[in-house]
Amino acid sequence: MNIASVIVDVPAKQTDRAFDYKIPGHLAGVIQPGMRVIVPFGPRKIQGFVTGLKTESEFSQLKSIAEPMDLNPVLNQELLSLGDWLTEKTLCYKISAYQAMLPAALKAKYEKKLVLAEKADRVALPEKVQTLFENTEAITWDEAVKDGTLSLLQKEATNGNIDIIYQVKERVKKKKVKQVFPAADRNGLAEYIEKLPANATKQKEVLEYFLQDDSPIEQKELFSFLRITSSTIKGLIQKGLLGQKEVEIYRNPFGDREFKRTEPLPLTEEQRKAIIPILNSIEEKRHGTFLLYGVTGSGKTEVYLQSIQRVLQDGKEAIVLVPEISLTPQMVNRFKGRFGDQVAVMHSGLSAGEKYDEWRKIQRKEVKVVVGARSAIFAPFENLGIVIIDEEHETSYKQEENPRYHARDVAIERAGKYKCPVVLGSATPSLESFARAHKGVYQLLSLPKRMNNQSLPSVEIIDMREELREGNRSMFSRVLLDKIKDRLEKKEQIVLFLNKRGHSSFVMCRDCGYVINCPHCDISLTYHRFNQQMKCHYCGYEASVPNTCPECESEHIRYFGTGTQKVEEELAKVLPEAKVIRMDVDTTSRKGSHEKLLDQFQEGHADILLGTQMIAKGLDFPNITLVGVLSADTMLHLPDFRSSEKTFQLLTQVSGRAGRHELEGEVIIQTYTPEHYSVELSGEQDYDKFYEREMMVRKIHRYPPFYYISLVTVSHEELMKSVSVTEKITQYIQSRLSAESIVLGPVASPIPRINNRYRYQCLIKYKREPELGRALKKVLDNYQHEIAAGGLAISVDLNPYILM
DNA sequence: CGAGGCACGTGT
DNA sequence: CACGTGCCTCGC
Repeated sequence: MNIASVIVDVPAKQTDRAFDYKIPGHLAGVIQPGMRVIVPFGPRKIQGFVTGLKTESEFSQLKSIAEPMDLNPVLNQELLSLGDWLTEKTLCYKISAYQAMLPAALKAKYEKKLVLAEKADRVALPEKVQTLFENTEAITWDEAVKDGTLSLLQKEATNGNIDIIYQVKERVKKKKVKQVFPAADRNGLAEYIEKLPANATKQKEVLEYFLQDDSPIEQKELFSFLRITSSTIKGLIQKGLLGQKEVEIYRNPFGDREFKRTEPLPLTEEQRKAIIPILNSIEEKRHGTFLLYGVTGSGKTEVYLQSIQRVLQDGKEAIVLVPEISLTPQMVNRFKGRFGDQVAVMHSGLSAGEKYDEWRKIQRKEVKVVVGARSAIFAPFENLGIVIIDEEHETSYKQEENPRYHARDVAIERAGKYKCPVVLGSATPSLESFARAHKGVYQLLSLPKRMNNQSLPSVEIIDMREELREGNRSMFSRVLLDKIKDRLEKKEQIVLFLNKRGHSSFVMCRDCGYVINCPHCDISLTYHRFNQQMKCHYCGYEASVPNTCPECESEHIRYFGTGTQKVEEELAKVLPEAKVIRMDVDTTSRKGSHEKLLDQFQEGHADILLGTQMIAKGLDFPNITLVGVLSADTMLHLPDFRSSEKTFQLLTQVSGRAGRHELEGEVIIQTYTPEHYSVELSGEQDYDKFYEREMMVRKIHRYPPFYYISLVTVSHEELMKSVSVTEKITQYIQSRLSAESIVLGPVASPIPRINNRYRYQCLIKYKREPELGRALKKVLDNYQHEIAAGGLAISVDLNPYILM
């Protein structure tokens, strides 16, 4: 086994296969599959993943592995083969698959440097080069480019006087602290204290401290505790009384926050019925996928917790996926509260270093449970006992860049190997999952009632057209405003929901109707009050609002569409006495601000919580008795076959925020399309009826779950090029598929231009096409050249969630 | 992806 | 015929 197969860190078609390397003698036995290594590749050195070991290679002139990057493999055998599976299912490169499974901190960084060659004769070099290397061993390539000496240096490089070296660097270092400990025993210390000169008070204090407690202590801590500096320690170290060592520590994103320990709650009869099949599956070591369908507040989390408990009893591990966890601190609390420090948390709010540390806790088997967002599905457990996906219908489980995987699919694949259950939980399951549950592919478990038999909040739908007709032009209907006032008086809390951040969604001239668009993208600019600028949410273009219409020079420029910022201003005008907390991407971007705002609200420092999507999930405050949805239609008219589903889910979820405890809850939904079934049925909170209606629509239009869909998006700077390439792709795909499949295209993408690139699409609807993957791969291969050159971009998404 | 090779073109 | 520019191919 002196040869290693290595997947190199070059995302390209030609390198998407294993390269063989010799394992040098001194690394024999060290190199194992799943390790990262540094290998020479062409003229440079790059990172690679060892995928296997062997004794022979077809290739005769093997190079040697330069050095290992890990002491232990970062990918176990199961994850390595999961990488193969991912590659096949999403048509991505192997290297992309591996990288997606690891924290970003493990992705290599490269640096190119210039150093004087050993044989170089310093004095014979051009003066300029001599001065460059006067005070330094090496200069980076970037530096050389910047001060324009590159061509000169390159010449010397060809002469052999300068070497170009390639370095692979780690992104994040393990965090270490210096610790101090006594090097002598108690008697030795005591003896020495006697001998110290009388004025050495500080040294004496230190030794006396260690006499009390001889365990190692962090140097910094000792400094502040005894009010000393490093010089005191230094003296004692020199005398051989103290020792110093570096210890690896974990960054702790949760600081010293304490989690109140909780005990398993007694289950209701319904919960018991739901959990039994899951427990059976765990005990019988049988893989199965369960759909836990339960209204908000029906106690799904307790079912998760007790299932995990059962898994831990067997010494196995659990993965819990939650949508963007930083958004649901309450959820983290529940898991940490039940399982304490056996829990690792992985979410986007953590820094790269913190994520890496959490990941290492899993790798070193220091935790048994991981709670995290999408990518936590790749947690390097080796004895997985259960996977739980909460809010199963959330679209954030689908990655929208390569590899375009869905965490649900990965979960089922992994659980299949470990013969353990997957539990999908939701109050409003995705149609796909619910349909599968009906077909018996998943096992349906229902929790139809709220705990403590609380009634669901009453929902009232307000037709905003009616309001307008009767002269109310404000964004609050009279009913909503009255109820807000009522709650303010009663000192109860209110949640207002609007699915749009910023101030206004577009800027329009009232005289000629001209809407100001982004010059690079075919999309309107959004007005941001903060700096009086209009911004493109796709390419980042910014411009100030013009004084006159660029089209007709009229001065009647107005802002249309309402965002959270504008609502906040309006609230201040109408209800100046109300204290409002606004929560959206803009107010929660700073680390920890999300939690801080929620805490403030919970502690009653505000009457109204106003926010976007992010307040729809997980909030569970007893004092909320009124939820207002300011505009239910914002999502409804998006060009997406799932827009009804998303609207229904969102409205139902938001409604669930009201009246979860003793106080009764009320929900007001304002809309311009009260007759739409997704609005109407969310008012009745009738998922089953919605499911039936929506399934009919999907069937007629041949969308999932009746058909699978795949989407090819082509983009190029030239419109005609995009169209013609898409045309060819469409024809080719059509020719490879059966007559039952539908290939639509070329059609312009719903956003036909982003960043000056024209975007065209080909949409494929099919029931069974085993050849489709191969055909799409062929397409990518065929255009590989033009893609690599950067002119053309083709994205292939098998089962897309966003059709834009 | 990034480098070196090489087929051209330009200027001497 | 030397050298620069852009495309192509190769990498174990």
